[in-house]
Amino acid sequence: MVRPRGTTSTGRHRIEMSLRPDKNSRQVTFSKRRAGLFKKCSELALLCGARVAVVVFSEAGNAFALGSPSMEAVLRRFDDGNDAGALVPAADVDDREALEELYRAREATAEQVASEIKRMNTIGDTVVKAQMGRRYWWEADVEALGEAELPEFARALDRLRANVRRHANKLRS
Amino acid sequence: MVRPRGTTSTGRHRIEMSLRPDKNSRQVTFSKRRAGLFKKCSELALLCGARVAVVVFSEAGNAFALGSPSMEAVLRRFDDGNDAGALVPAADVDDREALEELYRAREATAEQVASEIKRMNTIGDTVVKAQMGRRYWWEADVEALGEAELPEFARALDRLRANVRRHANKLRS
DNA sequence: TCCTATCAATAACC
DNA sequence: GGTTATTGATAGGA
Repeated sequence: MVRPRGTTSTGRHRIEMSLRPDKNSRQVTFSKRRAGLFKKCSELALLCGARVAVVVFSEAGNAFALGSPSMEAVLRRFDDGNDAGALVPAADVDDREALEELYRAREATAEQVASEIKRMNTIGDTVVKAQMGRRYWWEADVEALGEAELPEFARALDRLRANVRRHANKLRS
Repeated sequence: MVRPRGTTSTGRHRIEMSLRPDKNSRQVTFSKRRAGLFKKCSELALLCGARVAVVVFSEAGNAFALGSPSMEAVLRRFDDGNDAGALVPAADVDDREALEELYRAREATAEQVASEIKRMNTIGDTVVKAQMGRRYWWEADVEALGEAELPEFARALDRLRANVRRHANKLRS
């Protein structure tokens, strides 16, 4: 096995990956890691009954978002379109066995769900795609959050809301 | 190896884990998975130059939050308190080698950073700890997001802001 | 909490 | 976008 200088003995999420990854491989890494992260979120939500929301901005400024109930929505939609009776409605999220049933169903038809997920991600894209000047709501305030705590957090959300609304209007006009 | 009924042949994040995990093991699982998720977020941010924000609510309603710039803040604070000259300031996030240096430094002193992270998580806790009635902002709207798209997203953010502000006031009074 | 066996996430390559 | 080698994430148990 040939091993270029500056790489570790193997692949995977090792911190010291290539010392000078070109832009391309960095994008590939980002895409794969983001996919992995979203999967982890889904797992956490489904297996542990947790609520998860994530927002990720790539270096280029593209945005991707995922929320845990949205995944349930995807499952429900899939169930309705295929075999509505066989599977427990996603609303009953307290039953472990039901969740597992749903997850298996989803796994079995990952392809069918993929387009839904992609569509949802696209929504996140749309929010920022037109670039807000490369400064996003959490870019300056998370450190301050430690000192100002809740008021600052509320202000950050104000900024996010304003940005989203501005873009919503821009896109509609 | 003994394998109880209803479990897979192994551990790890297999989807079909125990069919009836008791409350305790479920909490353990949640904690472990959340830790793993946050680590993944840090890696995505550090390795790919991405911005990441996550919020996780456990089934019990406890909240945990992490933002990628906050991690840089932690690193910067650590750097200042230890060997300010040796490490590149966290602000220069574009230099891959600098990031790696920072990450290694952080790994070497994970304990020191842990308390900072814990403090930041506590902020997330505070936001919801007093319970908003167990219904959170993304609980109902993410599915609608697919149809209403941006306007609905903006409305969801409004609700979140209102909740946060309400609790900020409640906690301050 | 720590340990360990097992498998899944993923860096490199195609 | 698919394959593969390697290790990191983690379910279960002490």
